[in-house]
Amino acid sequence: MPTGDPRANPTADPRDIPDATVARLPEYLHALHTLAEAGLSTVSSEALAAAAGVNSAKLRKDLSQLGSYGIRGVGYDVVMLKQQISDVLGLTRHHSVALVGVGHLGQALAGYAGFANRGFAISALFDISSERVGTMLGGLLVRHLDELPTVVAAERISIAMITTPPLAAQRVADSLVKAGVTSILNFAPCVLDVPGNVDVRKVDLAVELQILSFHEHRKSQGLNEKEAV
Amino acid sequence: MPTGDPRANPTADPRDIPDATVARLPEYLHALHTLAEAGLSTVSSEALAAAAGVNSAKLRKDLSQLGSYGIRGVGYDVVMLKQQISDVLGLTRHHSVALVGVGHLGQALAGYAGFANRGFAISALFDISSERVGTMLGGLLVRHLDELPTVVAAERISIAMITTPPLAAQRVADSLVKAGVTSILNFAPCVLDVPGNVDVRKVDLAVELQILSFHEHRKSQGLNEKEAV
DNA sequence: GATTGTGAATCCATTCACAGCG
DNA sequence: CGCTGTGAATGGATTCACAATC
Repeated sequence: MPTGDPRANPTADPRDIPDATVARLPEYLHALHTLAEAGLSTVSSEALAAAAGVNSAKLRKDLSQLGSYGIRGVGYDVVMLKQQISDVLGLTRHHSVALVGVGHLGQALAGYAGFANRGFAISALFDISSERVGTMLGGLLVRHLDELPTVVAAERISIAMITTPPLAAQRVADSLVKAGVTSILNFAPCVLDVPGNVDVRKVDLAVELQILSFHEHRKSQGLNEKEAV
Repeated sequence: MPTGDPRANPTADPRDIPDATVARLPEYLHALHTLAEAGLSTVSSEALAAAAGVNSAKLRKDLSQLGSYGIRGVGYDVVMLKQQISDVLGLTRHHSVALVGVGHLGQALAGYAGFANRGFAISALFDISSERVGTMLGGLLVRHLDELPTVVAAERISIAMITTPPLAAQRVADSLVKAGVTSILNFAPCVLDVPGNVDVRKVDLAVELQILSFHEHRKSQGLNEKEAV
């Protein structure tokens, strides 16, 4: 790590936060929101960990990654910690999100309150079906995919969700990348090929069920043997 | 390896397959389906890994976990490998799935073709809203939550999806567990408290966006410094 | 010759346990 | 004394690299 680089930084070290930690920060943030609403002003690692569903050692290690200062003997300041995590996650910047593919799932996501609540606004919808293009959905016009480049540029969109059928997904991804999108949340069950500077996260609902199926299978076999889990 | 007969056997060791491997098996299975449709009868670890979006060493290690026999110098038999993975995942058994919470997201999932395609049938819908209870959705009646215990028992449902608001989710989970459900896919943004024999997987869409937001943030900061990845 | 299966090496994540501090 | 922050220990997962096998 040859970063001969000063620390004139807000909060903490920039990019060397482990992925596993990053994936949990949103959970901590959410728990902190709940605690703040309940009126708590400080919280111990033990209590926050319980609220987020992890153990306290892991929580403390995670928070130490972002240089957060709790107070020994007391705990963490709820408001300050919220602010700090929001900063690290980049949630203080506003993020406009595009959604491509206005089928059942796309419609549900377009109307999902959970996004707006947590700092994301879907600000453009795209599809290719002539039945859907031109209709309104959750206050937004469904546009034709052809308009994607101009709209993405105009609205400075850097994050997109793909909820198209799998066969269309790669083409859509190519188009998004060319338009300047650098983060993609892919709901289509297929592998996307994108340049190295583009982050893709995949959510595959059938895969989740299949993983659960494995555990069901395992449990039902386990009946024969007296192994407790 | 005390396996006498490679094919008449229930493949391999039961429960000591690493979680990380289990999470990838569905991806391999999906890739194999695609390859099978394309008419391939054998596939190398290199090609299958590419189709599944992983590297070949990982793929081979994963497959070796389930005792799978490829053929050195040739590759894997597509049909046999599909069968083997399906067995391990317990997909040869039929799984009936309950869905609780017929809001936007629930409606979308109830109509999601991707489940049926891959071996899961949603066979019961529940809600508490009097506006929704009694309506039909995707050929299924939306039932009141009160009917959950009897229906879950009658249909032998062991897997459920929760797509309710977060405040209702714990109560629903309790009810599911009491009715005999042992695997839950939770879309509500909250931590569920369940007995140790129940598996919960959580899908939080806002969390996915927040993780992407972090990477956006990181990338935009990275513009200042010329650090290579 | 090609490709699998796998020990060994490496990397990353979690947990432990306690020193350090309020 | 209580609780955080963290080095050290442990445990998994990934990658390497090559011997075994077809």
